[in-house]
Amino acid sequence: MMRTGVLDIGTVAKASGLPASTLRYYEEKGLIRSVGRRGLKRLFDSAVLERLALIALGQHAGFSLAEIAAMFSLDGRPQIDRSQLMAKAEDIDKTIRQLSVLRDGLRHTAVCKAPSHMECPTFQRLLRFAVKARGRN
Amino acid sequence: MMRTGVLDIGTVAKASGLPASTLRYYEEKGLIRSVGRRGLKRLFDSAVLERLALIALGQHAGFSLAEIAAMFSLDGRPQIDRSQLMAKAEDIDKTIRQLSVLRDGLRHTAVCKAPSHMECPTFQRLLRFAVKARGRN
DNA sequence: GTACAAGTTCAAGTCAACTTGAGGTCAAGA
DNA sequence: TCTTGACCTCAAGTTGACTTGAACTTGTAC
Repeated sequence: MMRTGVLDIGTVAKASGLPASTLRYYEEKGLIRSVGRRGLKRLFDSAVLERLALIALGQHAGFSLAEIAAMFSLDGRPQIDRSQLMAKAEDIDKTIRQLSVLRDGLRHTAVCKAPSHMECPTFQRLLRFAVKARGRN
Repeated sequence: MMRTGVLDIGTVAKASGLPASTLRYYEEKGLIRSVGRRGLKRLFDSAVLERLALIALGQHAGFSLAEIAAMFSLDGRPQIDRSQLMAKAEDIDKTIRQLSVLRDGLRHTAVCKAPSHMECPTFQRLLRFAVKARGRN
């Protein structure tokens, strides 16, 4: 586990599905780190792939690159304090609950017989939830 | 329910928490509609507030304004087909599962005793999940 | 030893989602 | 009447997250 090969940017690009330009951009922003150079060419530790996966996960979760950088510091050391992490977890949890309602609302909408969504009681519940949810984000 | 007052942009702004500029922008993009003008001034039906809440919900869920516009057509009529809605719901469901893992990972990280996250088995599980998740987004 | 694919830097461009600013309109109150 | 204040339009600016392009360098293959 964690076989630490050394990869050039093209290999990382292929393995991660990200273009090399993005990898350079991430490095510039301090999200990933190259372990050195061979000539001009960057070399990455293969562990960068896990880090990239984590970044993708965070992005998918709706965090900005800056927030992600804060969440998982480069060296993997706690940098960020526990209460902040807990707060992030709470945020995510809230998002999950909202998404659940949205998902159910969409599913219902897909099978709803009412002539217009506005006349459908389930859709109206979604609306009421949306109204309540808004503001405490 | 659905007391259809007619509101000016400032009132909508106050009630929704969005700046008037955003409301104009949304109207331009076809996300909301004003019901008319009094002189130059836009008038909105108070139902726009529910629509704005729905837009906020969709945004929070990570959808672009264009996607949201497609999801909930202006007139509330089904415009978008059922299988597409179901697919959206599936996407959201996938996101929810990923977020759950992320949340648990963060929570664990907050209380973890290991000197560095990389040495913590729970964090490593998060990593493995992230690696698996990446690519099938 | 030379060609070439794969890198490199740095500046500029793009796209979504807004925001800001300049200059104009209008209804209501002092 | 005149001055606010709330609204208007339209063009340009901003931020985040990248992408693209031009010009340059290198390690490997022939």
